[in-house]
Order: sequence, then structure tokens, then C-alpha cells
Amino acid sequence: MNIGEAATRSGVSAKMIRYYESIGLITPPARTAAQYRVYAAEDVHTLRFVRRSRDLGFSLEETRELLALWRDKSRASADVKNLAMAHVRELEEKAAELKAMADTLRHLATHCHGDHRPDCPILADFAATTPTQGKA
Amino acid sequence: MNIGEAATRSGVSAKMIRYYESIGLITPPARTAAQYRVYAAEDVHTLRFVRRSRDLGFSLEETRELLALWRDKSRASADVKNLAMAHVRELEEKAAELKAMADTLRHLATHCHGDHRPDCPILADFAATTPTQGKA
DNA sequence: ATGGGGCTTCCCATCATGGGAAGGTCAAGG
DNA sequence: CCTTGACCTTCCCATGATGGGAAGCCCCAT
Repeated sequence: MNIGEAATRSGVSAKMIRYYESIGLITPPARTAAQYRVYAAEDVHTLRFVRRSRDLGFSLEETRELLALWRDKSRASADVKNLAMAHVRELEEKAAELKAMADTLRHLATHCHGDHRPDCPILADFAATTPTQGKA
Repeated sequence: MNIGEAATRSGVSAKMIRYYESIGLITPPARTAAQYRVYAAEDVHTLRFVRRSRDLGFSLEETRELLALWRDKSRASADVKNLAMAHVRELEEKAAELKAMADTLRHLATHCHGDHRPDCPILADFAATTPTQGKA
């Protein structure tokens, strides 16, 4: 199948498929005489794997590791689990950070009249806050 | 004061200060004969404002709007509140997304032995999942 | 054989930030 | 007075993942 079909079936855009190939994430497929990329059903499988990994927030580098683990039939499931759990913690940390920002802002907004008057504790806070040493 | 001191006092790197100037987020400061940028105390104030805005997850474009509102003494606090609350919702959405990813992955990991054996439901899921129409 | 859709490569843009090079400047101390 | 080192200037490049689009070739159906 051509790249377009592989894209549709895997949920990965043709553009990205080419990119993944260029960075060595996936192996270059065979080519027709006219240089068209030719994909097998298994390649779609791999692409779906990548898609799923990305959807779960793994970076391409992490995805590369996961792919390697996936292909290595002899690896210990503990390796995979460790990688996954480390990622879970990262995700939860980022989620908590965003939530904290939202909470802070929501709190500030609570004290803002939100009417026609100009006074606004939100902007007042922005202007008054002293720089904290390095952010997250 | 020079850019270095303004950077230290505001918590915004010199590099970023120059960048903010280049995109018109902040107004170009005066220059010495040797082209050194010269900042006033008030400029540090502005930079802190930007820093705070960024720390709360506003994009530079949103920060630009907030700055405009800040400077416009006649705007209604409702305008600020609306912008802030819209942002709160965005932040909470993103936080929820990350949390959902974490939960999914944690769930998968629960079923992974995490020992020396190779079987791993995490990778199995990755490989089997059918592409969903568009992500987030 | 022609038209339209798909494929190829290549370059550019995004967003916010940092790194680093090459060169000018300033202040302090010998 | 001159050197040294810290600071400043501009300019270019890189990141991470993705999309947009141009120029040109290919393939199939009409």
C-alpha cells in the first residue's frame, strides 16, 4: 500500500510517517520503481504503536525506546513497566502544575469584580509579584 | 540599569528581554552611546508582569493582551476576568488530558507483572489499539 | 491522451527558549 | 596608561513535533 493508505489506516499523517522515517524511528520501506514508498500491513501496526505511544504523551525518543522494547522479545516486562511508571509520574506532575496555575488564577479571579470598573486584583497581582527563583 | 541587572531583578533572562523587545511585546528602552540598553525601574515592573503572566501559563500573545489591559486604565475589569477565566478553563482542560493519559497508562501498568518475564500488557495494548479519529 | 489526485523532495513556519560566536565596552587594579 | 575580565551588542542555529506549500513526477480512469 502507498503512504496515503498507511496514513489513513494508522492514524499517522503521511507527513509524519516520512518524518519518523527520516529520524530513524521506523525503518525505510521498500520503494517502487518510481520511488513510491510501499508499506506492508505490519508497518501499519508499527505506526499505530507509535501513534498510541504519542497519544499517551510519550516523546518520540521515549517512543523509540518503547519500540525497541516491543521488538525485543526477550526483554523483561519490568523494564517496560519502569519506563511507563516514570512517565506516569511525569504526566501527573505536569497535570498538577497546570492545575496549580489554574487554581491560582481562579483564586485571583474570584476577587475581581468583573464589572465595568477598572480595578482588577488579577492585574494588580501580576504587577506586584516579585520574581520567584526559577520556575518549575 | 543595564540589561543584566534588569534580568536579575525581573527574573526574565537577558535573552528573553531582547526577544520580547524584538516582537514588540515591550517597548525599546533608551540606549547609551555604546548602544547598551538602559532600563528604568518601571521597565523591571513590566518585565515582572510578563514573567508572572508566563508563569501562569499565558502565551506571549495572551500576555500582550494582558499588558494592554494593564496599561489601559479605563478598561473594565470584566474584560480581564473573562480572559483569565477562559485561560483557567484551558489550563484545566489540559490538566485533565494529562491526567487521563496518566490514568490510562497506570491502569495498563497495573496489569503488567513487572518481572523478568517478557509478557507485557502495556506494549500489547500499544500494538493492538486501533486508531481513534483525531486525538485531543 | 488528458486531467486530477497522489506521490516525491525541499524549504519554511510555529512557540518560547537557550547556546554560542565574533566583536565592542566599561570599570577596576596593576 | 594598559590589561583583564565581565558585560554588552548582533547574528545564526537548535530544540520538538507538526503542518503548509511549492515544484515536479507518476498513475489510473475517462
